[in-house]
Amino acid sequence: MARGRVLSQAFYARDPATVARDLLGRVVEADSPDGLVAVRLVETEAYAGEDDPASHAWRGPTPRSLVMYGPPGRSYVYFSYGMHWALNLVCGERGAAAAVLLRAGEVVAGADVARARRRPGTSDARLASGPANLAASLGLGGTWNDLDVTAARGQLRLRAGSPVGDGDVLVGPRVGISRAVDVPWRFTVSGDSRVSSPRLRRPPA
DNA sequence: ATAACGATTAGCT
DNA sequence: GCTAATCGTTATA
Repeated sequence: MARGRVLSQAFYARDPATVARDLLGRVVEADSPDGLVAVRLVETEAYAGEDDPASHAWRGPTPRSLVMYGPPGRSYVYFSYGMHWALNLVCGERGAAAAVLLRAGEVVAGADVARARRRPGTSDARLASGPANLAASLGLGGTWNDLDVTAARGQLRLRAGSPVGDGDVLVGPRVGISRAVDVPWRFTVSGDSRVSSPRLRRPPA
């Protein structure tokens, strides 16, 4: 399967909602000793910087959020609820502290490796459905934070894949947060079984 | 105290 | 198949 070339830094240096929208259909690849896993993205979520009460950058730079203040095109991996890892991509201009959370996707390579990282009996459709499931399938952990995802030979990278047309994109409110819930910054590929909540609509033309 | 969550369970369609 | 409710577990502020 042709997954295309690695996305450049310019791809990420745009506002987070634009990047989140444009990431649908793209492919994230992670290299680990036990194998490569690639996931085609079907659900993403944008986080603005210090203006966004739902962002980890809301109260300014902290040891955890510092990565988001760096250049776009790097990974922001954080640990949540005592057990989960989640993967974001830093975007916007340097210092904007914006990011896109990768929420769900379809495993398109290394399904056996991904399956071995999940609970026995997990269906293929659920392998990378949900931010922590996606991160688990890719084998991510704390050491994957602050990596350059624009490096063709990097451990973690994004490939061009097949961009999704506007007719196949739905937008809706973000989920799993308690503040600024109503901002429509969650993007999904319409009709994809890996997306759960139906509270989505067509983006305004 | 709270959290950008997922697994499980219970109950319904 | 679906939704709602509950809980586990620890970094962060």
